[in-house]
Amino acid sequence: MAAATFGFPHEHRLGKPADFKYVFEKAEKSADTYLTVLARVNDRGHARLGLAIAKKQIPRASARNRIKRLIRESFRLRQAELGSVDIVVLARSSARLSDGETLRNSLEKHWKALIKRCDSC
RNA sequence: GGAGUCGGCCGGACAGUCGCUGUCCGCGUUCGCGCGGAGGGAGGAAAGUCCGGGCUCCGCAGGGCAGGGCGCCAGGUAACGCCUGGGGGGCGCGAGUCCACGGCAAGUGCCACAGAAAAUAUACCGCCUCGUUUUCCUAAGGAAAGCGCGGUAAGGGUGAAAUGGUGCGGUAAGAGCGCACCGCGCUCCCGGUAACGGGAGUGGCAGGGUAAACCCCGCCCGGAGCAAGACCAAAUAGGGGAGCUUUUGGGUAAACCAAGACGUGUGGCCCGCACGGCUCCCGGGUAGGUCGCUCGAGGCACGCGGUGACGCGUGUCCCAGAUGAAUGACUGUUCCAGACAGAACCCGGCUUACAGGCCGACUCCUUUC
RNA sequence: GCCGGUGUAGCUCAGUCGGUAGAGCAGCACAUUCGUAAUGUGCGGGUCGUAAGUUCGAUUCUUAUCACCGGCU
Repeated sequence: MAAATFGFPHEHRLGKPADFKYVFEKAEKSADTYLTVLARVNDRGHARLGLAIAKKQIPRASARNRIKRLIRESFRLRQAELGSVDIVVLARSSARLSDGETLRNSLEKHWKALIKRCDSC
């Protein structure tokens, strides 16, 4: 059961353009200077994650990979608490210069805020 | 010991926990996949996309034109604008290093300003012979100044660049006018596969620069690119074909024409209005998916040939194939505290970025033996 | 990933057989007006994206590099 709680298989990702469109249409939003996090309730019984790290905001490929890994890792550890929602994380240009510790703290904040709001609605 | 040159290599290590993605084996399976185990999982530049190939589709008898590229010689290579060796020139005491290094004595163009003149030459100042006028000195004669016909390329001045350089002779003054040496052209001989080098003779010298100006000569090049291309293929609309249901009239014929019935929608219902054969198959094709997709001009070791790039032979190994896109996170130990940076069809190069470290060869200087 | 284009004054742009770079707007000063705007006259402002090379000489030619923009799903 532990593996199922912390794992990150393919069904837990947003793959198709339609999935992203679904979230962008009507989403709960939480943002700071590093990241913008969008969330919308789904009917799948688990959380799903989509990443939108723009080349325009983060020009270097190695930096984009680093940010995506940090977000996936944080999501993997917290997904059980998030419930049944689709999430899209967008990077902003200041994320390029920030270190891992800063981004992890930022993500923790966003998860908590979204859990609260999705429960209430 | 110090300073330096060249070549090659590395790009944190180890352990534990939680995750991601291919491959192989075993078991289960609702054939979608799931579980367990083993083993693999970014780079020297993966980058820039600047060259060259493979591969795929399109075009194509052959050749030429146009356009583009390359440019000392020889070799290597699948090919190259790359590499190796050699030649010539520049820089450095040296090890070495740098060079788009064919042709302007085929043609055309350009060379601002300055300068007399910027390229068939030419005479501004100057120098000199001769003629002539004036003035001066004691006559013959000479001197100075002006003007004129000429000679001259030594000197001045301009410029980035001025028609071989230096010296001696020579001359009215000068000049390859003559001579010596250097440079240049031509001829011959020798060495070298060649670029080129060396030597001898000969010509008095013909060539300003610019071809990353047009151009000439030699060689090379068809175009597009894995978002290439191939295959499977839902829903909806439309296309083609077959079969079938149905009232009346026209008609050889029930799908050719007209009217009606019937069905659907609107509406509480009727009239009315609008729309409409039904079923199956076929091909194109969108979403989506599969293949292309990694065994290759491959790595490593040894031997042989070659100065070398490289080639040949034998043995051995399988070493990323993702698709919102996989290598990470946390903890601990340790050291010199980790730079530049992330594969996307694949190779060979070039160029650019880069913390720090290791190895080898060689040069110069100083000191000691 | 692939293909193509552009960098010149504060802004928008010109600039060809290589010879010391311009226009409009903006800015400043003066004139005009009681004052402002408009108008007129004058002035300043450029490492020609960066670095090498070719040339006597480069915005222009060549190479490398940096930045920005666009197209292809």
